[in-house]
Amino acid sequence: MNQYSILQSSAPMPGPKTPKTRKGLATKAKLLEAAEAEFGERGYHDGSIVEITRRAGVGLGTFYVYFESKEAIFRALVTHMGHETRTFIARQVEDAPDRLQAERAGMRAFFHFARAHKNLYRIVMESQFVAEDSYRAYYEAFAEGYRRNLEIAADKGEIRDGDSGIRAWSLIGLSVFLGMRYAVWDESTDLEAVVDAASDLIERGLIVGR
Amino acid sequence: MNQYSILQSSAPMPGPKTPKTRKGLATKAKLLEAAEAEFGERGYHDGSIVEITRRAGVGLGTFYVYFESKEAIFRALVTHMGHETRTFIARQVEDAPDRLQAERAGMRAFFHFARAHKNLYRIVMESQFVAEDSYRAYYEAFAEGYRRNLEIAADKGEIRDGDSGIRAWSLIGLSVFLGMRYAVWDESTDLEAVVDAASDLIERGLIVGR
DNA sequence: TGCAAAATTGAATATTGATTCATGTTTCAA
DNA sequence: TTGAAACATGAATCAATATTCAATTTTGCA
Repeated sequence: MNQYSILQSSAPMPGPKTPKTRKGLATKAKLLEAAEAEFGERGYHDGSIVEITRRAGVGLGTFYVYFESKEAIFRALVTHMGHETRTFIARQVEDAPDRLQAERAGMRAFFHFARAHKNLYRIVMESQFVAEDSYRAYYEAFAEGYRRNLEIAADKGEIRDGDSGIRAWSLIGLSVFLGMRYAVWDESTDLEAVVDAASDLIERGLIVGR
Repeated sequence: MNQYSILQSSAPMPGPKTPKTRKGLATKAKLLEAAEAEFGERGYHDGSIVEITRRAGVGLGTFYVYFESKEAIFRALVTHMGHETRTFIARQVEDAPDRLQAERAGMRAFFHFARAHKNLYRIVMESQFVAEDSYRAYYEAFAEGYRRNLEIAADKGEIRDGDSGIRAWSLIGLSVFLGMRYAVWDESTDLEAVVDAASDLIERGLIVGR
């Protein structure tokens, strides 16, 4: 029962082969796990199927029992990460008392998730060039949820009015870049300090105001 | 006398061959221009040298007279774009009366540049996976300049105090994502509206304050 | 003008790795 | 227990293309 519960999904996935037996399930999960490591470390183009199967401890041919192609498994990984990330962040945010607290919690969660899952993080980034539609879907799902939350908060009067769509993309970009710079590139940065500084910026802005 | 004046650079570039004649200069420039189109349209891995030379109207072998490898010309493009972008933005920003105006002008300039140079924009993004050091250098140069400007503005009291490094990366990420979403993906968005909404956010923040 | 350096060329080389497939093994519902 | 469906396998195929190189042409200085 590992993280790759995508497998259970009853929807008749486009992928040609959904495992029917216990063993099949296990093998597919091993392949996904191996692919995550391989693509995360070597990137999509340098990553090889043979190496994925070697890591998974199965024969080369087995790969094509579960995935149509190299690109197919890569897409599966991106979709998977989308769910994982959103779920994780939502969980960390759920009992924040208001939107500003939620922003902090969400940003903190994202940074920690990114640092703990550098491979998945890289895979999502790279999907922009391997499977652009997956990439867009990933961020559009993110942005839409974010937008809705901002909208609600504005209605409640917890934050100022403003274009929620643009704000959502702004805040996503901000977190992605801070995550890349301080959570992924720089292993040792104190993430709490980054959260504080960034929160200060998005809460109060640059203006010297009162 | 086109944009590729990198060529003139007197520094004895690592690249093995610096053209010595008028014709050589022209050929190298044609190759860079062709590579920009090819990589921009097909991406690094699907882009091919043969196709670059075809676009440039030269023989295949000619490529290796001017560039060590496929990766070398790609790197040259990234470096080139770094200069172009920073120069362009600096020019648009230079006579802003204060930092907040400069932020607006810089963001506007970036969006328009991105929309007008989608190929270069894509190449920079992709460099993260092809030549990560070029990618980092690109953004670090950006961030450092930005940081310095914020620092100066804070000293002058034009903006509130705060961590300028983190702010710089935040604002870059914000612009990069807005640029991707509204300038590159969506051809028809009114960029001025995006600048206004985003500026409102970074100037005044989310807080309902007075 | 003459010639050494610079530039041009594309066929041949060399490597790499995704995908196929025919055959053998394992699982599990009846 | 059993046999049809699922799984597993890796050698062979097939395609793609980056890079080299030896021969030829052009450029520009003395």
